[in-house]
Amino acid sequence: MENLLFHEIHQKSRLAIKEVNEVLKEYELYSAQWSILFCLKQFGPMTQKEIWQYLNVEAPTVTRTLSKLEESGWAERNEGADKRQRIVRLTAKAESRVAEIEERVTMLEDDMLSGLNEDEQQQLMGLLKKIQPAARTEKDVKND
Amino acid sequence: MENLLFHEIHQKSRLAIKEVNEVLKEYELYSAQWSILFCLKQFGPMTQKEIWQYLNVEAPTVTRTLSKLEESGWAERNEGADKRQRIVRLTAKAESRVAEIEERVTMLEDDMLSGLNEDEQQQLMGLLKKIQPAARTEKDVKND
DNA sequence: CCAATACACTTACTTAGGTAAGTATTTTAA
DNA sequence: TTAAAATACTTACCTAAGTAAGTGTATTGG
Repeated sequence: MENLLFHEIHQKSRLAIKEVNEVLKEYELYSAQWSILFCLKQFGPMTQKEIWQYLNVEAPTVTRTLSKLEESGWAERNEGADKRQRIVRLTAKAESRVAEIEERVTMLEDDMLSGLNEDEQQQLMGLLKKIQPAARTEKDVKND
Repeated sequence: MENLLFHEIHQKSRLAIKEVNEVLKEYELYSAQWSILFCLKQFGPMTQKEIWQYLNVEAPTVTRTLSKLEESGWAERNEGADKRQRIVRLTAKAESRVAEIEERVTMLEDDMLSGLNEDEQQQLMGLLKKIQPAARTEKDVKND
């Protein structure tokens, strides 16, 4: 990728994940697992579809990550009224630890962003949001 | 990750890769493969270490991606004077196609950045560069 | 009513990247 | 001079995420 902007974005994305994993190691968690726990903490019990829509990933990604969270006792899945759905919730173990983890992760993120003041962080967010999917040609649309 | 900045960076990173892959599909290439071809185009033949240092990834990542580039006939590896090293270069096939691919990828990236003017792109780059690894405590350093 | 369609989730396979440990070569130091 | 340490790369195993296809349940239209 020759536009250095995308290169830089990619680097920082990998850096952030690496650093977050370093903090999460203590809890035997990984960044993608944490993103789901955080989601559940914010919104309460929800379906897998609601999770992958919020996180903007594909359904199989959530299926896989939830399997591990279930194995390790952080989340549980129960049948919904609609039997196709699985309602996901935090376990008691998770409920008791999530706040502490959140604090640790927030501190890390603040640290990584300590070179930017509040205004610059806002600016950065605003600029990132302006990056958009490529305009699609007639041909692309047909191939959908 | 609750600081939405990192969430956003992660999203845009994934978006860019997805879009680049869409363009590269036509050449039966993937984004990580392209990043190495681009590197070789810019700097000419180089060792694997030079590649992973430039791309800021780990050595095994380059080993793996080069194996595929070799299989598919885009790159070749030759023994160096230092027999531990492998000197990597573009094949004739690659030489003849890389310029065209670069043009296509650049057009895509310009498209994705069309919501930002030249100044804003500079700003965005500057702000991203201010994101840094977390400060490490005494204990962290000891554990290295 | 029930066949066709849509939907929620899963499975299988692929790229991408990280860590840890292994191999072969080169460099360094006693 | 040669044993120990460093270096370049590889292998094995893990997380993360995408696509395509499969399964079972719900909805809809004839």
